[in-house]
Amino acid sequence: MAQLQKSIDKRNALIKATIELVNNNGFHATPMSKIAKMANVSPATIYLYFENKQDLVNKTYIDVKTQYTHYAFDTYTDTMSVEQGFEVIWKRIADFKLNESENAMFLAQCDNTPIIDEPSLQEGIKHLQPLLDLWERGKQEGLIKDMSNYLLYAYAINPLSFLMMAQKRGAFQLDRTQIEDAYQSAWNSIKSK
Amino acid sequence: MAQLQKSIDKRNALIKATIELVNNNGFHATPMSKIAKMANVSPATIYLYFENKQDLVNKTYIDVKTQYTHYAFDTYTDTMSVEQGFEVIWKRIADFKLNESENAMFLAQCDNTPIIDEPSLQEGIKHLQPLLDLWERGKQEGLIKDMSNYLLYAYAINPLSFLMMAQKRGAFQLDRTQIEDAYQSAWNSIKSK
DNA sequence: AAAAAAAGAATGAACGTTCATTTTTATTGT
DNA sequence: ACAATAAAAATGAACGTTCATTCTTTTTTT
Repeated sequence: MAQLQKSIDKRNALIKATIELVNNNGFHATPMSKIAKMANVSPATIYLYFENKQDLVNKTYIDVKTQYTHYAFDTYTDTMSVEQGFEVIWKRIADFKLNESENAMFLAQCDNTPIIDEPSLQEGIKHLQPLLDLWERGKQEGLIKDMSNYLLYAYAINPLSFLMMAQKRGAFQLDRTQIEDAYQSAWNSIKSK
Repeated sequence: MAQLQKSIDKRNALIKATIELVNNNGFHATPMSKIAKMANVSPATIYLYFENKQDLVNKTYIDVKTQYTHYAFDTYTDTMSVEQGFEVIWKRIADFKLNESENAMFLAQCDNTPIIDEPSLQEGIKHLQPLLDLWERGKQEGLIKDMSNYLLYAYAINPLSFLMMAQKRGAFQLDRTQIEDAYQSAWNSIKSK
């Protein structure tokens, strides 16, 4: 028990270090030695927890993606109305992107570069299913535009990634009013007239 | 003249090779030797055209960003109405992202990772000025919502990046109808009611 | 023939990974 | 409860490879 606990701590430390270093330097410029140093571990120890560097970053990706979707769907239940469900999920996603921006930035980098291998990407996509289900229900009820889920996502959810990025760069600051504006924009772009 | 011409061809070949290899493998997994091979050039020759690897990727970024904005603003003049101007620009951007997807993907990767250094990123941002000017005009005329340009961009332009990515992955296909839908979404999210 | 451009081989540094060893933890016999 | 011993976890140094960059030589251009 104590021994297992210790192992999990070390694994978490390695994943945390990976996120921080990859965010700041990119995958190509983060040597295993630096990850080890930041996690207070010997380089060789990494290989007790992960097969190799690729495996480490794949597992980190899935870990963070899981956190993300748990966070997003935490307050949602499928007994909610479509409109309420969407609002709840959207605002949780906004929260995550703005409060857990280290994690969110890591995901953005993974989703826009070839550092994660295809199977791990697929694995990550599965976790968004509840949102897609909600949209299907909304379409059946005639509340949500009958268009591809990709278009819905592009217009309702993806803008948050851009805003997070801009905020991270210090380009501007998202306050409560702007979040509310953005939410209205999101809902307007998916609801049927 | 012939000599200069030859040099420009070689430079272009190097930039083209960089785009293709970085798209497929990421910056960290594209050695200079492979770039040289794909451009039919010796590794040493790269250093006649660029200071080092970082300089090569910075210059490539600025090159592609310049192409992008020239393409976007090609049919736009500031004598157009705000609405028409926006439509023209938006549709050119959509065209670029869908037809020149190699270039667009390279930009997406650069904008979501730390591979490009800050001065070069700043340099790239400048080129979007005409769109920001158009929005300012639209706000003064009361046609466009009075909100941060970042929010306008997030909801009107950025979704195209996501759609391009999805299309590139083969996840779905953007046809004329969907482009038109997307454009309406974009305009609705920025026009004042 | 001089200068510029290009090439290929060479170099040194950095990296991912492994190996031999030590340290820590768990198990057993008394 | 405690040594003795086995197993597991962790380490630092070392290895082989790869890579960006440079050096020397050859080719092309002026």
